[in-house]
Amino acid sequence: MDKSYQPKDIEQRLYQRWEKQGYFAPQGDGDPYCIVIPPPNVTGTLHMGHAFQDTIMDALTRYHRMKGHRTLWQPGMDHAGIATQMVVERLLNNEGKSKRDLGREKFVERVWQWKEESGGQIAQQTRRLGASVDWSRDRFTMDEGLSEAVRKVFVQLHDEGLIYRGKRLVNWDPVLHTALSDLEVLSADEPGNLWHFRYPLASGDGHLIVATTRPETMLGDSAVAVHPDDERYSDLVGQEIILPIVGRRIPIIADDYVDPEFGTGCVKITPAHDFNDYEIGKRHDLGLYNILTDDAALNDEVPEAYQGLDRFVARDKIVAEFKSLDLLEKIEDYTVKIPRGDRSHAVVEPYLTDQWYVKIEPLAKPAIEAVETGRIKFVPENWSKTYFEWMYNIQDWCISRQLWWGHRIPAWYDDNGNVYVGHDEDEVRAKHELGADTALRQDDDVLDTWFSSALWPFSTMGWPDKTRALDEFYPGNVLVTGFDIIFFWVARMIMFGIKFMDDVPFHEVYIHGLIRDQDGQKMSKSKGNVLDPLDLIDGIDLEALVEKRTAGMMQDHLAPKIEKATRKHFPDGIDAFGCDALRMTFGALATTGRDIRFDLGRIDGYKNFCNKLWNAARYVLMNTEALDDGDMEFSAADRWIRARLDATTRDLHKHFRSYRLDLAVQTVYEFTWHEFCDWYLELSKPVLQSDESSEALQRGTRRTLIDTLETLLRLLHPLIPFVTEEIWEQVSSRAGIEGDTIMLRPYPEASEEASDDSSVEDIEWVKQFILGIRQIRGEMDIPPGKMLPVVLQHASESDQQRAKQHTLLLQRVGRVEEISQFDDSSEPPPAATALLGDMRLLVPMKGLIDVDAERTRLNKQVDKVRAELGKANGKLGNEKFVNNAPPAVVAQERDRVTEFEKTLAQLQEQLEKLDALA
RNA sequence: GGGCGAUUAGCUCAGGGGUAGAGCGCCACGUUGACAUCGUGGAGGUCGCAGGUUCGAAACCCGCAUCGCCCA
Repeated sequence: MDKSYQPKDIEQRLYQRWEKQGYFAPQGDGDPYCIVIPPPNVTGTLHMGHAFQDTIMDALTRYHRMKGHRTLWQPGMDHAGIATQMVVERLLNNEGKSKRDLGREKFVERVWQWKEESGGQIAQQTRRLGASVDWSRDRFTMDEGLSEAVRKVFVQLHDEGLIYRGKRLVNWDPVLHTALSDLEVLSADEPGNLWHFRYPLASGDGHLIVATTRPETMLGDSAVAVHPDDERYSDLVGQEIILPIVGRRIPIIADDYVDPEFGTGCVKITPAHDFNDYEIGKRHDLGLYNILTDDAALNDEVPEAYQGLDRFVARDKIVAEFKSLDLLEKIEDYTVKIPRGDRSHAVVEPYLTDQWYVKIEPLAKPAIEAVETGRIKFVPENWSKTYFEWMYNIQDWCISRQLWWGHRIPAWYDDNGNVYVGHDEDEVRAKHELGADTALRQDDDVLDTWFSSALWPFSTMGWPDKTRALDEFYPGNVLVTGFDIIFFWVARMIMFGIKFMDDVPFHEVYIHGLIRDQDGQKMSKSKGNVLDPLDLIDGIDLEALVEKRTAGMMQDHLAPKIEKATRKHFPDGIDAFGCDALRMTFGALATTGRDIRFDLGRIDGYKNFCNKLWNAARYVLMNTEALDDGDMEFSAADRWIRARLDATTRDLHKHFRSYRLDLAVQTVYEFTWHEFCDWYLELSKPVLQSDESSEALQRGTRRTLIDTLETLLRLLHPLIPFVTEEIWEQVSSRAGIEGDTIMLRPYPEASEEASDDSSVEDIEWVKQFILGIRQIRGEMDIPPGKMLPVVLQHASESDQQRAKQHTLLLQRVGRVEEISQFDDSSEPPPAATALLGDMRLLVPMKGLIDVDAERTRLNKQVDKVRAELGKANGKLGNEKFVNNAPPAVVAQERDRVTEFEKTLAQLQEQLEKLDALA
C-alpha cells in the first residue's frame, strides 16, 4: 500500500468495476428494500443538495444491501417542462430562430436531440459520488412507459370527474405564456406605491376614495366594495359610481372581505385580475372585464388610447390622467407583495383562461389519513405538521401548461368546442362514436411536470402493467428529500399512490436539511456562492474557481463582488478531498436541523480520517503477513477491542434505523480513531514486537487486528465506499474471506453474547495508568520519548496483579522503564503523582521534575475536585434531595463524595510532602 | 396575521431531568518501526433573557428578545 491515501487513484476505477459487474442491481432473496431517487431535472447539474441527498440515500442503500435485503435504488430524471423548453429556446435564439419558426413537432424533436446530447450530465456526476443506483432501470418521465402512465391517470381521473376544465383566474406568466400552479409563483416584498383615486358618485354628490397598488387594473373594475358594518358608507351601498376614464357605471356593494381599516375602507373590485376580487365578483354576480393580452399588455376592451400599452406603461398613463382630471387624492410609499414566476422571474398576472384542474380534495383526504394513522411517518416527525398545514388548505391544482415540451393533454375538441378525453384519438372516436367526418384537434397544452413526477414511485416500475418490480418494490421503504418539496412532490406522490396503487408509495419520509454556504446563505448562481461537489472531490485552483463562478451570469455587474468574496473564502482554491471525505462530511452534517452550513474545515478533517484508516490498515497488513493456524490466545486488549467493536456495531444499527447519519459518523469515527488506532494498535505493538509474548498470544493479536479491521471496513462501507473497498481487497484474503467486493458482504451484526467485562475493566485500568503518566509527562514538559520509572503506592491486590499482568503494555505504551511496588511502611521518594483509584502512581523526581510545577499541577487538581465535592455535598445536605431523589441517585452522589474526599486527601498529602521538600 | 425552527466552547454542531460533549481552531512539547493528512498534554462554556414545574432545569412548560424559513 502507498504510504498515504490518494483518493483519485481509486475512486473511478472502483466505480466502473462495480457498475460493470452489476452489483447495484437487486439480488438475493431477502426482503425487498427500495428507495426511488427524487428525479433530478434533466437540465440540471449536480449541486451540493443532490450530493448530500445522494450520499444519504446511498448510505441507506448500501447498508440495507449489505444486510441482505433485495435492494433497489431506482434512478431517473424528470423532463422539467419549463426549464428545458427555456434552455432549448435559448439555443434557438442564438441561431436567430424561434420555436415558432420550427413548429411544434420539429421543436420537440430538437428538445429530444438536446436531451440525448447534453441532458443527463447529472447522471455522470452522480457516478462520481459512488451512488449505487441500478442504472439498468434508469427512467425518464417522458419515456413511453411513463407517458402511458400519465395518459391513463389523466383519463381515469377525468372519467371520475376529478379532472375538469374551467375558465378561471390562473397565475399567468406573460413571458413564458403559460399558466403556473400556485407553487411555481414566488411572492416577495418589493417597494411600491399606494395610489388613492377619487371615484365620482353617479348621483353627482361627491366621490369615494379607493386605494390601489395596481392603478392600471381600474380599467377592468366592476364595483367598489365597502364593509357591510362600515357606517361611513352604509348610505352609499346600492348607489353607483361612474368609473373615470372608462365611463362605466359600476355598483357600490357591501362585502365582508373588505377591511375597513385599510386605506379609506373602499376597495375597487376587478374580478378578472385579482383572486380575491374574483371571489367577490362571483358572490355579487359582477361583470368580468378582461383587459389584458397574453403579453400582459392592454387589449381592445379598454379605451383606445390605452390599447396595446404594456401594463406598467399604462399604469403611469392612468395615474397621469387621474391627476389631470383632478381625481388623484394622494400617492403613498407602500411595500407590495409581488408575485413572480419561479423560472422567468416575470411579474405574474392573475389572468382569465381555460385550464385543466385536478379536483384535489377527494385525493387529499386519504393522503392526510395515511399520515395521521402512521402508515406514513415523517422523520423528523415534526414535518408532518407542515404537511397537514398544507393539505388542510389545499386548492385545486392547475395542471395545464401552455408549453410544447411535456405530456400533451389527451383531450380532443370538435369544431363545436366539445371536448373528448381518451388515451388517443382512435379511442376517443370509438368511445364517442365520432365518424371520420368529425374533425378532431388535440388540446395544445401539456401537463405540469409534477403531474408525471407524482406517479414516479410506480410509473418507474412499469405501471400500469402488472410487473414483478411493482410486486417487489412498491411501496418503497423511504423517501429521502428536502422539506422544500413536501408540497410539490411528496404530497402529490402520496395522493396518486393511494389513488392508483391503493397503497402509500413509501412508509417513511426522511426530510433532510438544505445545504447552505459557510455564512448560512442559500447557495445560488447569482450570489456566486455555489460549490460544485466535484470540485471538492477533485480540487480546483483559485483562478478556475473564480472563472467558474463568474462566467455566464445573468447579472454581469455582480461579478466583481463574487470574485472578491471567492478570493477571500478560498485564497488557495479548493484541495482535492476525494469522494469519501465528502460523503463522510455530508453524513456528519445530516443532523435533524433544517439549515446546514457547509464549511471546508469539516471536510478536511474527514480526509484525514480516511488517511488515518488507510494507515491503520497499512499497519495491520504489515503485521499480519505471518498469519498461521497455530494455537491462539487472546489478550485482554484483544477481548477489549472486540467488545468495543461490538458496542459500536450495535450503536450503528440504531443510528441507521433512526436516520441519524450524523451520529453514525460520530460513533464510527470515535471507534476508529480513538479506540482502534489510539489504543488497540498501540497496545498490539508490545505484543508483536516483544520476544516475551508467546506465539499463541501473537497469533491472537494478529487475528484480532485483521478481524477488527475487516469488520470495521464493513461498518464504514456505506459511508465511505471507495476507501473501504480498496483496503478490503487486501484485507479480505488475509482474513480468509472469499468475495469480490465488500459491498456484497454482510453488514456486521452485534453479538448476542455478553461483553467480556473483566478484560474491559483491565484495559480501562491500563488506559488510566498510562493517561496518568502522560499527564505528568505533558504538564511537566518531559519529552515524550523519555522513559520514566514509576512507583506504585497503596496498590491493592488487584492493582498489583494487573500491573504485573500488563507490565509490557504499561512499559511500552506508557514509556515507563520500571514499575516498582512501594512498601507502605517506609517513606516514598519525592515524586510527581497521578491517582488511579486508591492507588498512587509516583514518578520520582530525581532532577526530572520541578517542585513548584508539581505543586501548581496538584493544586489545579485540588481545585477541580473541591468544586465537585462542594456541589455534591450541597446536594446531600439538602434534605429534600435525600428524601425525594431516587435512592440510586442519592447513593451515587454519596459514592462520589467518598471518591472526591479520598482523592482530595491523597492530593493534599502529596502537597504536604512537596512542602517538606522545599 | 398563522405555522415551524434556531439560540450550547473562538467557529461548525451533537446532546438532553442528576459529572458540559465532539470536530476544527488555539497554546505547549514531540523525527516513538501505520499515519506530521500525525502523536502527547493543555486552555476555553453561569447552554439567548426572565419566570414556572421539580428535591434537582442547559434540557420540560409559559413569556420575551434576536435570527431564519414556510403559508396568507
